[in-house]
Amino acid sequence: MSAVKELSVLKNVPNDILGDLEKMSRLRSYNKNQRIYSPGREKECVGFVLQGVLRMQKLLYDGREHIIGLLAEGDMFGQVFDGPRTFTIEAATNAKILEFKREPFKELLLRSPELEQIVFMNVLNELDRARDWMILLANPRIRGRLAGFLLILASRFANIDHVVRKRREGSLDVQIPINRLDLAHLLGTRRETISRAFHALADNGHISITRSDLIRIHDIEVLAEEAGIEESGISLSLKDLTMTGQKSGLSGRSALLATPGSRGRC
Amino acid sequence: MSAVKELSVLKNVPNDILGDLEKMSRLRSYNKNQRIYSPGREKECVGFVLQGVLRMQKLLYDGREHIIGLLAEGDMFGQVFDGPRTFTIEAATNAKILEFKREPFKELLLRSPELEQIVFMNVLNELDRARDWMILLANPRIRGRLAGFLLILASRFANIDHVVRKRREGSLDVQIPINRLDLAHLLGTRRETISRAFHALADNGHISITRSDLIRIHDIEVLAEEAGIEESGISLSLKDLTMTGQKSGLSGRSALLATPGSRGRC
DNA sequence: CGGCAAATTGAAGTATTTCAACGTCGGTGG
DNA sequence: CCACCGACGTTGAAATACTTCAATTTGCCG
Repeated sequence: MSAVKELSVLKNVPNDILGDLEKMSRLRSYNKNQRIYSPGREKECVGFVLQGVLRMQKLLYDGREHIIGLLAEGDMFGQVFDGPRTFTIEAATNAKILEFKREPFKELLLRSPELEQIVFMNVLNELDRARDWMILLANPRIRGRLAGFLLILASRFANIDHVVRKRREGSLDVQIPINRLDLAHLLGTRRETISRAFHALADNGHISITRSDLIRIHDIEVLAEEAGIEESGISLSLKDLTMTGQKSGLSGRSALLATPGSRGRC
Repeated sequence: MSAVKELSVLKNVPNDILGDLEKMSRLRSYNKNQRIYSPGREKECVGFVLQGVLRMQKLLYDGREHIIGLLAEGDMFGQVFDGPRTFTIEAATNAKILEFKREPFKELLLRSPELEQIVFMNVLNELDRARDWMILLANPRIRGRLAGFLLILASRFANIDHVVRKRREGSLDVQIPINRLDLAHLLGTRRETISRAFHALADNGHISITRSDLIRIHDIEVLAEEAGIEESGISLSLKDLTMTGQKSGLSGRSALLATPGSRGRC
């Protein structure tokens, strides 16, 4: 099967467009920690993740980079429209990417509303996720933030790239795709505190640390409580996790939040 | 002048489309703390802020609401596409809104690529801002987060709705549009800590507290340092602030971040 | 095995949370 | 008009959590 057709996010795109996409696509493989994309004038392009996990980082004033998100199978990255959105993309694990040059891709967008909608949906998803991060980061306790991070990882990356493996009795193995220092930056704290938080969760019996980057979650509900997300909200989308069938790449939504009661006027 | 034409974000939309927009628009005024939008099946609509500041809040599992952003003149809100993006919009100050019913608005989108692009750009902007919040929230010290918050307020809301007033000698008066409790949630801490952080900044001479919701920033550069944003990054966009001409609503970008050096391969 | 990077642990100093109390402002009803 | 109330902001003090600096361990690779 062609690389373009492997991408389930593109399944609604008409065949002629898919053909054009196919022709202009380049399949690339990256090793862990290789840089995939830097903001720069030359060689602008967009890409879809086929396999692996990428980290998206913002370049700060002083040259440091700050992780602001993770990308997985089906996610899109790169600048379709102009604007100073300045971040780096790097492979957090070995990864396969489908790349397109920006300009011809943009032209295709004009010809295919389906493709355009996929791009749009991708941005909306990113926005949702960024807001989930915000709420996670607003947790005043680091242990809570870490618990929330594990839950996001577990729910969003379920059945993707072996990040999450389900086990018999409702426990989950989660592969942490970034190191402690990056995780510390992401969660707004220090290496040492992250380390202590992991071990505190382990001492409470909520998780076990098989290896520094391999965590077993014993009870999702309990961990959700630790994260300040008592029952109702997350449990639904997480029960999917511990039980059976999975969702596809685009649909792994908003783990931290409940569905609302409604009473709008507008 | 018609309400639709007042909106400078719509200036690139062709006249016939503007006319249609005009016909389906409703101008509404809201008082401070009035609810503008709740997620709900009935009466879905989209809106543009004409005047005032709105707060956007996510409804959490337990009924609490968590602020995840502020909207001002030119910003759009509401769901153009489906999806469980569940938040509430409330007036943080008295506000004027231009409202459209969702379905007819969507149809217009299909007819006008210009309008569509405006909507898209709005989402991209929101995404950028959400990421700025993430970086702000990743500051391990509350005082730093508060300083960052004040800077975001100052840069993004410059010359909008009297949120920011410039004074002679490079100092700024900023009107805080949310109360301490909401600000505490937004910054991931408690009322008391926010209060202490304000007074700590005042004791350092970085700000003065004219009234609990009226802050004078004495030196933006110094405050930026406090926020962990030393010089280069923010100072450019902030110098605009303390000096002369202003940018329009859509362009107030990424205050926290620098322009990158580039070296991408892609 | 040596060397390096990442993770962990300890201990002291600081910052934040928590609980409790108090002050202030604006509105409401007597 | 004034007393009272409730919402909001502020302050204090003790308990807790986090940061910081320093040292040690672990795992990996040549």
